Amino acid sequence: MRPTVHDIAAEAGVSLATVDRVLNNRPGVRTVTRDKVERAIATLGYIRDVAAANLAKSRSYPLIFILPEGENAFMRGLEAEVQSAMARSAVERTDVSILSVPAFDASALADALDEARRRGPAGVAVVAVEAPEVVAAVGRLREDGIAVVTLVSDLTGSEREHFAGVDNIAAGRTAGSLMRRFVGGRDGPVAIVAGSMLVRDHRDRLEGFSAAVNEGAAKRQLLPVVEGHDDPSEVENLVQDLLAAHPNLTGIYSLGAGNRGLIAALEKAGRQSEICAIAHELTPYSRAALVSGTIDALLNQDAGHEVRSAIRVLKARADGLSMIEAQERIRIDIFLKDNLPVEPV
Amino acid sequence: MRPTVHDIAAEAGVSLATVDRVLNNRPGVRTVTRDKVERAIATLGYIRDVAAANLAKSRSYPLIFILPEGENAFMRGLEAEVQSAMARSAVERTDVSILSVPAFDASALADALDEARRRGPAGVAVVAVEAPEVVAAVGRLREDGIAVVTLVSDLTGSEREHFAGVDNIAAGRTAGSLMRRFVGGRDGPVAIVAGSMLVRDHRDRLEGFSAAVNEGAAKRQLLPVVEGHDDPSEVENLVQDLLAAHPNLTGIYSLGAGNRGLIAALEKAGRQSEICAIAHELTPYSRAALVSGTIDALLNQDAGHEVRSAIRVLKARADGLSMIEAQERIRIDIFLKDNLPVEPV
DNA sequence: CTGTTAGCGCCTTCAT
DNA sequence: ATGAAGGCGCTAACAG
Repeated sequence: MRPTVHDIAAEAGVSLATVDRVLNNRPGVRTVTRDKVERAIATLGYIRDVAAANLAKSRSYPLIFILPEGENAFMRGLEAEVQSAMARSAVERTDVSILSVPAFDASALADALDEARRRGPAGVAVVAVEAPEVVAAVGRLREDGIAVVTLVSDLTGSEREHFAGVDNIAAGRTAGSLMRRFVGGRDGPVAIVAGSMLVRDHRDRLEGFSAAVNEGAAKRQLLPVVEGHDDPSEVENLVQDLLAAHPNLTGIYSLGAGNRGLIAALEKAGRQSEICAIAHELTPYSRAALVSGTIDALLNQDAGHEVRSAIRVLKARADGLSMIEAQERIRIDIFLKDNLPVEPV
Repeated sequence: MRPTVHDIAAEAGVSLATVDRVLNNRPGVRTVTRDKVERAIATLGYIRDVAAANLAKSRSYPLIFILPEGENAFMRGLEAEVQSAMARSAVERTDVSILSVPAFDASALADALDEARRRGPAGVAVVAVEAPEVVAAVGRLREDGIAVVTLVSDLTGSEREHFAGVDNIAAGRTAGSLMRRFVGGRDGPVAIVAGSMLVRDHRDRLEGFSAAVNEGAAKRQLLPVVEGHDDPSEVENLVQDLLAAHPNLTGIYSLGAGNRGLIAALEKAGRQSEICAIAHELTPYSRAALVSGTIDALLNQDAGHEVRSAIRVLKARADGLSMIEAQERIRIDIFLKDNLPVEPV
């Protein structure tokens, strides 16, 4: 039987309440007493039963997730993950709500952050747009002692406690490395389609890709980046133009969303097998395109992991506890059609 | 405040004990009473607090892991994961122990299973070797009501409740697909090094690889499989011979362990950059080789996930509960040097 | 068949 | 500064 608070109390010759005070280092204990208790804890090798502690506390954590609206399939998947976290809220003692904001709109996002602040939650998770007003709004939340984590896209220079997302420079590098090997000896330029250079994750991916795709010998021509604002029809038009302008195009890297447009343009032009397409995020559309061969490789961040990680970190920070950095690191998954996980994703 | 057993008792006009009986569908409740309680549960939208239930039960789960001994780095990593599960045993109410057996030795494994049975645990996780005596020993465990899951390598025809490992046919296919694209237009055969055809996972990987590497047009020559028994020096000798015999070798697929030998042979021959090497499992050795470029891609199964999944399933089965199949599916991770997760793995 | 009572390990008033 | 007692939500004897 592992030792309990009773055992420590007995060993140290004090009451349960004192043991509890020491355990949660609350004030009102003389140093000598504290030492006695700590010695007892050490000799008995006590480990606190977190479940029992939570039961006794019956504490709950009001958390707000701020997500971009629109038909971006990845973001909708992310929202679904937040929703299933809401379903678990009973057992996780958390009280999660969602605030939707227009995509790529810094001032709307800043307003939403202020609205979240008004509601006084224990923590806020936000898909950031990089802008000074957003940084400032995050600062106000932190002043009120509200924990903040950025989700998917980070916010440079802000006071956020943690970033729950992937290393996007590495993700871009991975895409570049795959592109280089997949196109092999074939000639012709490679195109890059981004969402917006306003968000950190897209800028980082571009940087990584550009560096890795031309590592080693061959210098392949990279076409100037075009921005499709994660909108399928805008992306479709852009890709259509690219295809028309470059009959010898060998590859397309789509580093943002709106992949439905990419897929449609490639298939309408009938050039899906000659062009190596690499994109991000596993959605029903991109999955189908990977299976059919229109897309050759997909990089993914596990939205479920990101949401769960954000919640863990937010809860820990709300309690003033620290987190295990390495454990919360989100992986960059590579999917080919052969190692596609089972549906639904 | 979410409803508790007290609320149900009040709503249904019965005592706590009766509510508990219904909740855990224990016998000794009239159908009418049971109905009343179930109606109350439904109308109040009751969700049981598992943590509190576990606390009250103060149940613990004795679990035995049977692992192959030897210097196979992946298996040692797996053992380390089991050990860190032992460290968590306090909080998870589990009591994990390890039984070591010689690798690829069916009769030793059968003996170990019988030994495990003698100890009467709630469940057993085993890295299987496929042989009738092993199947029989698993059958005996199941007869005693002991839950069994296979780990990493499955056991066809056995009564195991679950396989905690990857789809190895898909893993082989993934390797084949990468090999095909990475070697591109270059000529020359591809070699395959296995551990042993006695274990299911190696046979499955071979099957998947053979099918995928020659999908589409080009028919690349596959050399006959050689078996290195997951032993670094044996593997090194085999690869050395392969390199000598085939000056135009373009690729090597190592589908088992002993990759230290593969790496040494390639580097001693100075042919690491001209030959595309794809291997399995991220270990300190294979990681270094991926970074240096000797290995081009690594497929991995997350040993930590496998161990945690095995424990979850074993606990659930010991309680006669079901598991969510999809949730326990282990992914096939692809690592290039660009998306390598942070150390230590 | 059903109810009463006493915990599980911890935290939290309220006294002292 | 310390202790006693009650309760978190659930389960498990033991009585009726």
